[in-house]
Amino acid sequence: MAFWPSVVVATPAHSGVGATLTYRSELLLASGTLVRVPLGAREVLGVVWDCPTEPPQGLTEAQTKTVAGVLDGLPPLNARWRQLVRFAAQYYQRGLGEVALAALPPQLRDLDAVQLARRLKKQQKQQAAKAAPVDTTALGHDLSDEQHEALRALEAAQTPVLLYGATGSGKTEVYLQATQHVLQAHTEAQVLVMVPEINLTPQLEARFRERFEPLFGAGALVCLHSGMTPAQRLAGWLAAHTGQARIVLGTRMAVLASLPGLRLIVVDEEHDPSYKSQEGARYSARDLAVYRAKVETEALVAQAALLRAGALPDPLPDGEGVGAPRCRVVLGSATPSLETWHAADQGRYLRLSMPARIGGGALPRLRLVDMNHQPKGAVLAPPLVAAMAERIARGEQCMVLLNRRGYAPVLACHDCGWKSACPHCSAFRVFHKLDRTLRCHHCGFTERVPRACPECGNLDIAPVGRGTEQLEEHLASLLVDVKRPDGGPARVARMDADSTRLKGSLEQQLATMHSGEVDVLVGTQMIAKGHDFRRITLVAGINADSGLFASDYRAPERLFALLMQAGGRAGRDAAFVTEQGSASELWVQTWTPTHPLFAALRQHDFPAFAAQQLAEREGAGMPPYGHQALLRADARTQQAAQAYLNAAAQAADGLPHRDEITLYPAVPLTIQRVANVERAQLLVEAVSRGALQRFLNAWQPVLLACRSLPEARGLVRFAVDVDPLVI
DNA sequence: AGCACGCCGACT
DNA sequence: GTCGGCGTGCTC
Repeated sequence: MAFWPSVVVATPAHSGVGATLTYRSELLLASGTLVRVPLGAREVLGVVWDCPTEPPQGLTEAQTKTVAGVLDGLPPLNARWRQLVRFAAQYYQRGLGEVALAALPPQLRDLDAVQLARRLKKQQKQQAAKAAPVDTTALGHDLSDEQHEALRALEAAQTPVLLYGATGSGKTEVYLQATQHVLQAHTEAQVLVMVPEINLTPQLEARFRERFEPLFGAGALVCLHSGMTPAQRLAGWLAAHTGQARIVLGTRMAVLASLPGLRLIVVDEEHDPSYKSQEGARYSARDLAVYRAKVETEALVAQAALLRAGALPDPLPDGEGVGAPRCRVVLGSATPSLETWHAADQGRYLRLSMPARIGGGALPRLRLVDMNHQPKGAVLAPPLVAAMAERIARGEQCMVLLNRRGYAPVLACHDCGWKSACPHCSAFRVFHKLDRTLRCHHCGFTERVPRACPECGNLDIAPVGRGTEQLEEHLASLLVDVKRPDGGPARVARMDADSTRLKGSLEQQLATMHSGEVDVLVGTQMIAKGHDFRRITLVAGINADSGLFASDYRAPERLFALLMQAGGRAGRDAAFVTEQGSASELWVQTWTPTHPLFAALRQHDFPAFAAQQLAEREGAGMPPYGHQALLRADARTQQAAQAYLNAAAQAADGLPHRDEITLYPAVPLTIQRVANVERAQLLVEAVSRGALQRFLNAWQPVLLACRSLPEARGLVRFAVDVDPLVI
């Protein structure tokens, strides 16, 4: 007897290969089985999607090749995982195989069945050594009434939960206890915890390890993010897939990990844009988490129903007894995304509020500086500098935020007007003074700073504007006469992607901050996120509102979240603040002090801000009221990119649901050319998500066909971005 | 995405 | 005369 398994392989949607490829096999292969199959001249990893006994129609037997190997040491990827992948591929308009294979650790592609078996055996042995639960006494830290109520409500919730809690309100402790309850209630349960950035994993990992290693052993927690080595990622993925790992902590990629026992998903800082992937399949890990919890819950409910009907031979290994089992999903944030907030307004999500800070620290007072009334050309308003000096003299720390790396965003010649443009991009190269380079932040092109103007030879070339490097230098000079309580000079440090590039340097910089060695920390938004500095009592945002002038309609939302998060760094330790006798402050330098955002920020009133923003969005038919997608084209010329988009728009006429959507004209991206590739895009708008989806599905074959149009000659690639964050 | 096939410039 | 540039097209 022969079988004709349909297999998905890593071919992108724009390659034109159908969703699955049909092979031949002598064995019945369960759906979800990992296989190695011939593809063209090579042999690749694939996932069995289906395994019919009938040969496929429209394909002769000679056209089908035989499955080359079966990775039978591994349990097949289960139906819920496959459903998640199917949904993600279809919703985000990508190939099934592309999404499926991207969800597997890259190293799995290089292993055959024998190597995999060896690997698994080794891991089993290690696991046995780590297992041995040491301490089974509960480590239940005391919860505040607020935390206790949130925990109780989230465990009773029948919908996704929005945990809306101020920074420092103790959301993490709620996650920890929810995790503990789930893991102790079911011996096979697993919990997925997601954070937006790799930088934030170490501290959360430490808290989870400290809590759960004594209960479940050292192998019970694994991390999954792109900063790990290929071997570590494979090991982590295997542990999750086999159920050895009870807790998976990771970035957005972790949402696609195989987790057969998944019972709880935590999405921390759910508003963070990093959850939206910006290359490959552009999925939102937060939205997929919500979908995934729904799929898992449906499966658990169905299983429970079968059990009650006596249709299952064995009872569940253990369980909650009465009530429908669920896989819960918790979205946590102090400044939720407007999509999530709106869903809670509508009752689709359950909103749980935790307004109070643990330890009683008050939220910082807002000090708005109107830059229109400051000395011309001042980078830092004099009152802000004075306030910082005062804090330093009292032994308190300050944090200054500037969202621009390097010394200056542009280097310019005052004589001939030359500017440090990147030869490969339509952007300026940034002047980095420390290593005397001009660096393009878009394509990476780097050169040494020229001694003289490359155009006219003038020696008078000067930086224009300022970045963190310059701000650090500037602050050090402004504070040169300021003394700390111990009599030492004030110390300024800088933390950004440049200063933390080397391994271990992030930890080292955090340590100098914690030890109080540093008085003022200058940095990009990296310093605003998550890190818990006890002695900071003043946070300042410099030039923070520059984004508000851009056309990006999400700019206010992002700025509010950033400032709120940054402000949350201040005054976390009430005892410290009280002892110092001063309240913590959030200083914001702005050119538009009358923006309604600041009025809400002053009151720490996110609900008011959200209501105001949502009203604006509703009036304009913007998300979450309207739905959007982008068709993006990369080409060798801007003309070709736009011609492709316009042809695709033309060819959409007459497609089903065409009348339910609006297609806008093709426009170049803000940064039109990156690494010598011209970029353009076209906005698709729809009143309903369903209409948008149906239209995009109908459009997909048209997009493929338009590639070979003569006017699209020079097209490098196209991609659809569903629910884009930046338009 | 890979990888092959296929037709035009500078090398042993 | 070949090695190799990357444009075009296919992968069950």
